[in-house]
Amino acid sequence: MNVGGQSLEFILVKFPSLELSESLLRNSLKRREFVTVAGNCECRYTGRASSHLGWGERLILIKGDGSIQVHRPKGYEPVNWQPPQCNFYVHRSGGLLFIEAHRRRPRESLTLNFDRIIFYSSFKPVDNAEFNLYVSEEQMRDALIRDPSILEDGLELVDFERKVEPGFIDFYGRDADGRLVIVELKRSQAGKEAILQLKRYVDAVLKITGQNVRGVLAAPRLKSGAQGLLVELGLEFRRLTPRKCAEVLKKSGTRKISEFI
Amino acid sequence: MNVGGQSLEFILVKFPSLELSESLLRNSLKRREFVTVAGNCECRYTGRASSHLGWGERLILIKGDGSIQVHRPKGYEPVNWQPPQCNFYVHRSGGLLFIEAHRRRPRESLTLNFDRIIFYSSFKPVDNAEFNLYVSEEQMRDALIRDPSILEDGLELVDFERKVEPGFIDFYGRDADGRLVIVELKRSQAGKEAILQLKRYVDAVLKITGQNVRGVLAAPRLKSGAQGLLVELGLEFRRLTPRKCAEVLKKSGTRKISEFI
DNA sequence: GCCTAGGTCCCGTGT
DNA sequence: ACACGGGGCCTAGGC
Repeated sequence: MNVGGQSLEFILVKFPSLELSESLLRNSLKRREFVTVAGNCECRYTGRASSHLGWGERLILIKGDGSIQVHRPKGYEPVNWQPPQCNFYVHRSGGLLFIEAHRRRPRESLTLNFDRIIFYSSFKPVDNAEFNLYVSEEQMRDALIRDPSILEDGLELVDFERKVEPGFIDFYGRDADGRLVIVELKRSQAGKEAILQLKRYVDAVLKITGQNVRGVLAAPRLKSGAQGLLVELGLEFRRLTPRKCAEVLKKSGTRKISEFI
Repeated sequence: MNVGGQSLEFILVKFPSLELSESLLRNSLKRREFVTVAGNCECRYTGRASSHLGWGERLILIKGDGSIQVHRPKGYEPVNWQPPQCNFYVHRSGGLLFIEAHRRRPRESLTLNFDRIIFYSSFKPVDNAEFNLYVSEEQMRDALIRDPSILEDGLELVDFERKVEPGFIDFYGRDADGRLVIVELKRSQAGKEAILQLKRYVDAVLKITGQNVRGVLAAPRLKSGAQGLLVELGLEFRRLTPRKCAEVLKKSGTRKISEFI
């Protein structure tokens, strides 16, 4: 595609026969095109689990990376799918068109059989654009590293992504009074999971260093009901928003962010 | 659709102008049809996070339930999306076609602008089929309820989905020696999260009852490395497979299962 | 409305 | 290869 409006290996067919659909599919799969098929079908999946979906009209996407998804008329998520790197097999039998998508590791397969195709489309989209997402938890950590004072005056970085037994500590620092501070970051509101995660880190560091350790949960806000557990476990909460972090990143010279805040 | 091969409000257009695309879209959105659009576009999202995706050729699905997804040529997951119940706004400006999808709670919006449409399709799929999935964790719980002995001789049900402070206990029972048993089920291999989840329940029940409580993790297998934590926390592992559970369900009269094992 | 937990989660990253 | 944690996770079920 992308040839000034001129069709380049772009196929669009209304009500193709199963025979035609079969040959179009074989061709598109070989060329690793982006295939869109609407049709009346039945779906069976077996692998990590098993499923069956009776006859109905759906839209199927097959991408050049070997992923497939079956979309019903409602619902954000596909009803059946396979992640990239599947092997596809197409054949006709008993007046039906079969599409099979097989995967190893885990070993599983998805089989669709069609009795009617509503439309068939295939093309090779040209898409080399960069995708940027703001602000991830990782970027919040970067902001905190660049300016720990956004969390608390006098806070200083000692280390980040420090490995202790239960996992990785987002931010490991020292406060104005010289006490160790462990910070657990959450991009959105923090719940019990985050609190317990922080507690594990605090316990682990206490065990290793023997020193007094502060555990600080930094997030836009606490989920209601989490406050109790936090206090009970002797931990602290500090409000930290993605927006604030974005400002820090912008100020400290990271471009790209600027257009989005 | 579904009228013996006859087109009923089914539209398929190759290279529609932006003007035509706009009017087709307005119509389809009003009728809550399933829309498939391929075109060259730029995408901006803002809400729980923010993102920008430069120009490129993609496939967009808009469903009658108000969900939208933008698919790049690779990757199982859409690069941008909105879940069901969005409000859509379509307009043309500066030689571009804009599609906006807005959501409240959380407040967020996705905006696509196109400079070229490769194809446009809309139809109203007829799909009333039942979807059945085997074997879910819930079904494994049902099997364990019907025959607790599959986990351990003498085990008896006391309650299930019992609410304690941290959450819901899958299976709450009593062993041959009269001790309380808390079972955490996993349909696939269990890792640290499952162990910690179980530990929370055990602690909570211990606190409430003051009795000796056994914590049992039931899953097809443990992830390597999880064994240590399990032992450390004084918990037990029992192998339980979906297959075994399916057999119990089949024996105890649940149909449908039979075709999938 | 919030919270909790499951999912054929997917996916990136590290060991 | 496998384990671990994040995700704009989405979705279902309880309260």
